[in-house]
Amino acid sequence: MLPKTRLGKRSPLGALMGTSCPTMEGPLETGGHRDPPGIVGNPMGPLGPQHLNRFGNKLHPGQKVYVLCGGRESMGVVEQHNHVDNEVSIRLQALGQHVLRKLEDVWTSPTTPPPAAHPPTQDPGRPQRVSSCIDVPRRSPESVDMDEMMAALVLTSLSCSPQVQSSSKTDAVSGCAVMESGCGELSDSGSSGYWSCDRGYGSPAPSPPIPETDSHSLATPSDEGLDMELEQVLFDEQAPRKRWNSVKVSYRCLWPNCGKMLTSVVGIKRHIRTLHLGQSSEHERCFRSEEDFYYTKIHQREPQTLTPPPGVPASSTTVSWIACTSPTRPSSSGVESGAPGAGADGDSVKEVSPQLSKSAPSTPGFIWQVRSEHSYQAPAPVHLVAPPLSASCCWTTPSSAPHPRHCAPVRVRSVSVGEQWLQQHSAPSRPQSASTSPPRTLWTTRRVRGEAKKCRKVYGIEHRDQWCTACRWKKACQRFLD
DNA sequence: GGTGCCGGGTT
DNA sequence: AACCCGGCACC
Repeated sequence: MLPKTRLGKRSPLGALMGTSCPTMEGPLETGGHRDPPGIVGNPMGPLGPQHLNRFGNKLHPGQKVYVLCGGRESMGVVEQHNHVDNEVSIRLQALGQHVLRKLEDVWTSPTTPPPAAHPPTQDPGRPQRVSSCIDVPRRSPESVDMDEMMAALVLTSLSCSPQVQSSSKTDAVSGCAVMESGCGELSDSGSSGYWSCDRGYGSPAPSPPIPETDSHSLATPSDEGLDMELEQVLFDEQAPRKRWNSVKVSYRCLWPNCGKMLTSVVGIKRHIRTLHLGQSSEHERCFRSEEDFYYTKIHQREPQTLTPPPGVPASSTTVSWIACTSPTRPSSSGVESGAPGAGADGDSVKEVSPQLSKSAPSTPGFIWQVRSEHSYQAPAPVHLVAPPLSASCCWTTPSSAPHPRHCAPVRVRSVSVGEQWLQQHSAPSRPQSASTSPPRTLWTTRRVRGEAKKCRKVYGIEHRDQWCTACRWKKACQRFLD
């Protein structure tokens, strides 16, 4: 539901609606620097015999065209028209040479080409270019209406989900050809919309970097998760195209001694699921998202802010290395998971934890960050370092950066978490679960009653307002620590 | 019974 | 997160 509601704003549709979109506004072209109303296109007429737009533009072998060669316009004959690259192989009759020209640089009428390489507009007297730009204003009102409808349909489909794009990425090459070869009409492939056709006008509307996408997907043919990249492109309409190119997102498997890198979430999840977690139906059914814990998202070319686990090359900035086991609730479920009622409430943490403990990387050496439930109960997050210390994994809570610190003499409760860890990992075959958790007496060492005077004794019950907050709340005294 | 404080509920 | 309180263990 979120994507639907948000996508409206951030999707290309939203961007197109919010900006001047030649596609949508094209038929209503305000004129401006372009032709005044009524005088459209070149003198040959908008739909004249030589009018060539991108969709209708197929240059046949033998067709006479004009290109710029050595600063002069030369006539040539089309030998081949490569729609994918949008290049035309031309044989220049006057010079007897073969040249390769972009479709944009080919004219079909013998006029002097403009001095500028690619001016944004076409003057009425200019030669008819086989341009990649749309000539929407020159269309008939009927086709305009039709195009508006179709464009709306296409944009609607575009705005649905990035997955739509990714699912149709197999059409990337052909879609590119379609886009390159014709924007005036909509092909049945549909989703390759108008919005790529405004490139010539430098519109702020987002145009997907098709070539990059192609090369990217070709570079990683085994990846089916182009969704992230596409999502980035689709959602980041303000960012220049460079940015998409400069920050490459990849995903690294954090399973010990693996470190496999994939460029898609789907791919890395599949890798983790199949190679590390196994494919049991139980996994599929109940712990489908467990793979999330074993990969890290990597933005390359960005300064490193977090140190990944040792053994993993450090290039990541956002690390989703999350342990969702009991450390998130160290003082309750972590210690007293066998307490009455502990197994009853089926929150997600408890649902995941047994499986995690079963399938978690059985790395010898393990830093476990323990957070106290209340800030006044423990001085700070404490890492319990469980021997042996050839640590290779660092499990933290999602929101906190690792703060390596040796195990300080902390309160008994916190230590018991480490003891629990030791107990669990000394018997690795035993899965941790609420039903099989050890007897409470093993784990719950009630806090030793402090010998120091507490607020109640110092100030008395009548001066309760002078107590520390913890004492007022019947918590462990914060002021007079033992 | 008084005290300390854990665990959990409420706001 | 702050606040509150039932209840348990210890003295």
